[in-house]
Amino acid sequence: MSSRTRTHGATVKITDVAAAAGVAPMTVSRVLNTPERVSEETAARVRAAIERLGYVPNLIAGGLSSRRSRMIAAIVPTIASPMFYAPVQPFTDTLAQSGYHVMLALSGYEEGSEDGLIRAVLSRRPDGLLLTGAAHSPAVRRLLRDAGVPVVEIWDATETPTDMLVGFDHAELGAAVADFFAAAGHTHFAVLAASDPRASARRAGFVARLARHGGTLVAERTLPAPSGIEDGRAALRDIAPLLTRRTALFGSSDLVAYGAIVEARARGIAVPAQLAVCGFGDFEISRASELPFTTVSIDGAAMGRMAAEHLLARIAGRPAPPRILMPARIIARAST
Amino acid sequence: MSSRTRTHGATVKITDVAAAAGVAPMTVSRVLNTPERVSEETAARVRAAIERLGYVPNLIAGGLSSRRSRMIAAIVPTIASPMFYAPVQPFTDTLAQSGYHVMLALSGYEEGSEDGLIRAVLSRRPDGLLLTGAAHSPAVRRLLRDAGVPVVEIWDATETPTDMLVGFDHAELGAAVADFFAAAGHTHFAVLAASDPRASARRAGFVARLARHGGTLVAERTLPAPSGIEDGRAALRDIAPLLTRRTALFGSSDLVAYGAIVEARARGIAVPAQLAVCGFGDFEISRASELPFTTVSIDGAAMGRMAAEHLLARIAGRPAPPRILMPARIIARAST
DNA sequence: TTGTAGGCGTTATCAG
DNA sequence: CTGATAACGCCTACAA
Repeated sequence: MSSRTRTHGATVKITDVAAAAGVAPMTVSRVLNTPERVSEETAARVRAAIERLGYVPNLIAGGLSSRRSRMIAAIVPTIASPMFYAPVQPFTDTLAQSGYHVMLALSGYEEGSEDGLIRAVLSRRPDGLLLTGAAHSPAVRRLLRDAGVPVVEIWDATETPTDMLVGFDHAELGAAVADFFAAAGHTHFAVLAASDPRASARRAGFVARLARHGGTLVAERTLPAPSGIEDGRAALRDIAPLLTRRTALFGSSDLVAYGAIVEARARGIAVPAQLAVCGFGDFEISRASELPFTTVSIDGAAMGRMAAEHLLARIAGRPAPPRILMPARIIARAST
Repeated sequence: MSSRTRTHGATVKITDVAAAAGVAPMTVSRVLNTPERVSEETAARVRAAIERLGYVPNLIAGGLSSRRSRMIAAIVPTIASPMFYAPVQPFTDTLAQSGYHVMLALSGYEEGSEDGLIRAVLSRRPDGLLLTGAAHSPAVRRLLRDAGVPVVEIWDATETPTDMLVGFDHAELGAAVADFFAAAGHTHFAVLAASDPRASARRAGFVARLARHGGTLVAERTLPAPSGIEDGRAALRDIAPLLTRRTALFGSSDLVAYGAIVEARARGIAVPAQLAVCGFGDFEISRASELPFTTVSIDGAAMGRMAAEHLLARIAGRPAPPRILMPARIIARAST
């Protein structure tokens, strides 16, 4: 209706609103950011002007002036896996409630690219940072420290977080799976793990604990990261000849485990009679597929929520715990 | 503790680098943005200073000054589905190659929240916008037009895109599935569709075309959005009593289709002998599950890439096609 | 090829 | 409760 004034690309700014409402720009700013410090009367007049002119505040200018971007950056390897997208939504929602936007950056799994990505991200001056994993180059750690931004690392559980951490111990978790299998009387084992650091840690913990139990490692394969159903199928096809005795297999994700199960059954290898399988992640497929299978459940959503809360606390100057370990538990289903 | 020091002058800025390198700030800016306009000699000196001081440019300040944020916003209902995350990675990668960052905003499926979300996003002054779907309120369309930002809509195929569009016709696609089933001799049909606009359009197209073929619609169910494997299983449980004759079922996503297949087989309903199933999306599970199933394949990655390219073209002032329809094809597998 | 002047739109700060 | 002024850090435009 009243858009004729805007056909020249002239965007409405705070001074336009101020003029229209008969107040100073600063008052408009207050109506937007600290309405409790403005009389209801003036605020109403200003809001009417904002509405009438279709004013959209410029957060770039505001950010430059206030030195707060009201933005949090999250660096995640990929969103093409429930593992990583599970924390994102709660993280985003929690921050949105406090007026923060989330900028999601996908890092992939390649080494060495992290430095450039973090630099790029920091150039937008985020008020906080979420990182996936806790293994960073000294250069990155220095960059982060110099920036003085609150940082929360998720998924991993190093002893020396950069700042804050919400994760769990993957090696210990792998060991727990080995214990679980051993307690069920298994003596022969196999493991299929993606090549990313966390899957590798789970595998290492699994293998190390097997040794203690005197178990035999029949097969061990490294899969691409991120790995999917077909990687699991292919790997099982590969190791099938080695499965001459009853074997317990640990897959680095539920997709891998599902692929292994599908391929095993297709080849007449009975699950769990000849091959017991445990996955990781408690994705929907682990409970809803034809053969619901055993997996390790971790609460990704809670991890995302806590990460957001800790960042908000730190931003507000409130104390936040430096290191939180999340529980993980094995959910036994029909595959073991 | 050190989170305050950043804003107390501890940050290295362009003037610090300039002083250290013995040049004017503008020269530093040029080294960063248009290196071809600086002599190699000075550039080297400046780069050394940047390195030494650990300078990270402030894109907030740069954006305010240049009126270009070098940022593109993408609004997506959810990333918890291959449907929506498939285009995101290529979109992000393509833009990254031209120096643009992507800000991902999750809108959910609720009506009416779009207005506020787009307002929030526009307040960061993105240089371009990706929207999922093409049905927007008049208020939103006005907001977008006033902002003067290049916009690309994906997934949908309205006749009147806001600006540019890369999508396909869901109703037509549903009709094609009906044709496919009819050509195979089917006379009785069922459809399970999520409640989102695109799934609804596919269903409507499917149902309308059935009528033309004189087919009988045995069952029709609306599922939550986004719907998963368990929704498909539950829906099939619900309609199982109605499947007294051979029926052809269309699911609004491969997860729904997979759930239907799993539940059908669990109940002794043979697939495809008694129940033929077609899904949508060509997710990995459609080809890697125990019974590879028929689905509709659409190239989500290509959609993301094209969306990015068109935005880049528009930003650069080059022409870009207003409306591109992507091909979709039915991939027949063992479920039909 | 390099430098200077001025402003981008908003908010912190201090006054009234 | 409201206003005036001066940054915020960088880049456009022009000049040398």
